[in-house]
Amino acid sequence: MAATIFDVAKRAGVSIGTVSRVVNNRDRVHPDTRERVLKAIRELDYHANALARGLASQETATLGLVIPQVNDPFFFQVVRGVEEAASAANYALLIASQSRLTASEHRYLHLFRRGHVDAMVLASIEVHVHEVQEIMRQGIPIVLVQLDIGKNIPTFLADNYSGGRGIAEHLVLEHHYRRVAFITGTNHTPDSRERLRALRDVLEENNLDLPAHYIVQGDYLRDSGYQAMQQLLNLSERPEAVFAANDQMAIDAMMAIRERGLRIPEDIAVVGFDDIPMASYVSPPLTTVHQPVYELGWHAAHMALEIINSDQAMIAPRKMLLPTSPVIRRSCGC
Amino acid sequence: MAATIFDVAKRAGVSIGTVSRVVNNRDRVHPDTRERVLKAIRELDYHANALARGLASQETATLGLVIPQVNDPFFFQVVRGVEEAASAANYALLIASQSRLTASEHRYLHLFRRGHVDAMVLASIEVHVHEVQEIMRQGIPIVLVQLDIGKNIPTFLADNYSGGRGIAEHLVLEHHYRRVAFITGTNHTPDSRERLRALRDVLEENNLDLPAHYIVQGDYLRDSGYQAMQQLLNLSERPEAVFAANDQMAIDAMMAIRERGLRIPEDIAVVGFDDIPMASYVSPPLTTVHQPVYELGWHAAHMALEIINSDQAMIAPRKMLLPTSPVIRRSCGC
DNA sequence: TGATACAATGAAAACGCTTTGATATAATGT
DNA sequence: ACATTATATCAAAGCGTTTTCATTGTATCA
Repeated sequence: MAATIFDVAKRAGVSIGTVSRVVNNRDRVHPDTRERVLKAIRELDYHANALARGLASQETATLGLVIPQVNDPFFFQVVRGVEEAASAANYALLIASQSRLTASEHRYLHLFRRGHVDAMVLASIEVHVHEVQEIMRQGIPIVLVQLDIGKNIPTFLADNYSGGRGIAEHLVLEHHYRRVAFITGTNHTPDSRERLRALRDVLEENNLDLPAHYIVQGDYLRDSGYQAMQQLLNLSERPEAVFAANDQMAIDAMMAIRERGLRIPEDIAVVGFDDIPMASYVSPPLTTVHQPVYELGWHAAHMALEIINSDQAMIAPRKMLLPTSPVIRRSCGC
Repeated sequence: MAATIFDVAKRAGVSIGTVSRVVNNRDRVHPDTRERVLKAIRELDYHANALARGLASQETATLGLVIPQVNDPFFFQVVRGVEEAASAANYALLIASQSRLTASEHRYLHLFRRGHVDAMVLASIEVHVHEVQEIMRQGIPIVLVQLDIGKNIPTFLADNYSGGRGIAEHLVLEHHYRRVAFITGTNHTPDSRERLRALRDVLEENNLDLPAHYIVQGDYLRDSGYQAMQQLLNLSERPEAVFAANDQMAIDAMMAIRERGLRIPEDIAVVGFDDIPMASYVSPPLTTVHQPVYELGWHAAHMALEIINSDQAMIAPRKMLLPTSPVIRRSCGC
C-alpha cells in the first residue's frame, strides 16, 4: 500500500494539516518542521492521492479533451498542442473520442462532468449548443476548437477565409487562371464554405465567373477527391486550376489528373488546404494553406486554464481566428 | 452545484446506501424503491462524482497512457487503439506525453501513480526497468507497447524480424538483388536492429554479403534518409536496393536518388517499414511493411484491463508479437 | 404460534486529502 | 510585568462515494 498523509504525519511527528501545508506550500511552516516533513515524504516516497485531493479541494488539475473518432493525423496535432499546454501547467489530460456510435448520447460529456475535469476542450466534434451551455452552467469552462456554434463560447478557429483568399489570389492574380474549380468538403461544412466563399469573392473582384458546375461536392476523404476530379475532367471546358477544400482530396485529384495523361501544373494546377505532411512529398509538391493546428490546440488549452484560474469572469474575446498562411510549392504552377 | 447522492436520497425518501446500490446495480433493491430512486436521479440529472467514487472504491475506471513527445502520426494510431479499447470498457483515458525536458524525472509516472489510474500503457518511451517494476509493485499493472525491456512485463511488439525477413526475401528471392543496403534508425534501436538482422540473415542464407559501408546510420527522421542516401550514392559500387528502417527515411532517400537523376526502381529499388499513409502516395508508391499500430494499442489496453479484472494473477504470455505484413507496391521493382 | 430465515433498507465507518477555527507558544509593546 | 499580537501547529469538519454491519419487516417452517 502506498503511503498516506497520515503515515507521513506520524513519521514526522506532526499533524496531517501540517503535512498538507508543506506539500502545497500554503501558509507558513517552521523551517525545521518543513524539513522533517520533507524528509519523511522522501523516505516514504509519498505522493498525494489525486482523487482525495480533488475531492477535498474541488479541483482536479485535469483537463478534458474530446476529439472526433476519425483516423486523421490532423487531430493528433491538436492533441499535442493541448497536451503540451496542459502539462506545462501541471494539468493532466483526459481524452475521449466521439465515436460514431455514441455520438448521439455523448457519453464523454457525462464522463467528464462527473467531477473528473476542471475544464474541457471540444475539437471539431458534433455537439449541440444546449449541451455545451448546460455544462458551462454547471461551472465547467469549455473552449471550442474548429467548431463554431456561436453563442458566446470561447472558440479558436483557423482563419479559413483569409487563407482561402490568399491562395485564391495567388491563382488569379499571379498565375492569371480564369477558370478555377472548387471541390467541397463533407456536407459543405463551415470550413469548406468559408474557403469557397474566399475563392468566390476573389473571382468576383476580378470579374471572373464561378459557374455551378465548377463546384463539386467531396467529403474530405481520400476517394472523393478522385471522384470529384473525374467530374471536372469530363466537363467540356476543363478548369485551369482546381482548389480542393483539403489536401487529401487535392492529392487524390492529382492522381485522377495524371491518369488522364494530363500534366500538373501545366495542364491543370491544383491547390489544397491544411498543409498535411504528405503535401510536400507528392510530386509536384502541393501548394496549399497551412493550418495552425498545433497552435489551435495549445491556445485552446491555455485559455481553458486561464478561465479556470480567473474565476471564470469575463474572458474578453469570444472568438479567436488564428492565422493561416499560403504555402507556395509547385502544383500551382510556380 | 451538481446534485449529490444526498440530494437523490432525500428526494427519493431513502438512504444514500440505497441510492448507491441502485446506481451500481449491487445487492437487491425493491423494484418500487429502485423506480423511485431512478426517477429522482433523472429529475436531478444526477451523475456520481468520479473522484469520490474512485476514492471510496479504490478504482478509478481510468487508464493511463504515456507516449513520446514526438510529432509522429504513428503514435496517434496507438492512441486510437488504446482509446477505443478503453472506452469500450467504459474506462476513461488519461494521456501524458514524455517530453524531452521531463524525460529524466518522469513526471507522468508520479502523476499517474497518485491513484489516478488503474493501469498504465507505456508506448515507445524511454523508461527504466526499475521504475516500471516499482510501479507494478504498488499494484498498478503496466503494459508495454513497442518497448522491450524484458523482465516479465506484458509487452506488445510488432514482429519486426519476420516483417523484415518478408521484405528482404522479396528483394533477394523475387527480384534477385544482390547488393542491398540498409539505413538504420535512431541509435540503432531494437526495432531497427531487428529489421537489420532480418536482412542480414536473408542475405547470408543466400550467400550474399552485407558489407559495413552498406549499413548507414539514420535517425528515423526526415532529413536523415536523405543524408544517408547521399553516402550510399557516393559509393563506388552503388547498391541495387535500399532498405530503410522506416518509411520516412525511405521517402527521403527516394528524393536523394531522384536528384541524382537516377530512376526508382530501375536504377535503385527502395523499400521502407511502417506503411505510413504517405507511402502509397509517393511515386513510385513505396513498397514497405505494414505495422499493426492500431492493433498494438488496442491489444495493450485490452490486456491492461484484463489484468485489472483478473486480480493481476498470472496473465500467461509476457511478450506478444503482432504480425507485420509486407505491402508490395512499386518502388521495389514490382 | 413461536422460531427462523430472508429480503430490504438504514446508519455509519472508511477512502485520503484540504481547510477552517481554535489553541498554545513566542515575540512585541507599554 | 502584563496585555497584545504574530507565529506555528493541531483537531476536526467536510468533500461524495462505497461498503459493512445492524435493524426492521415479512415470509417460511416445524
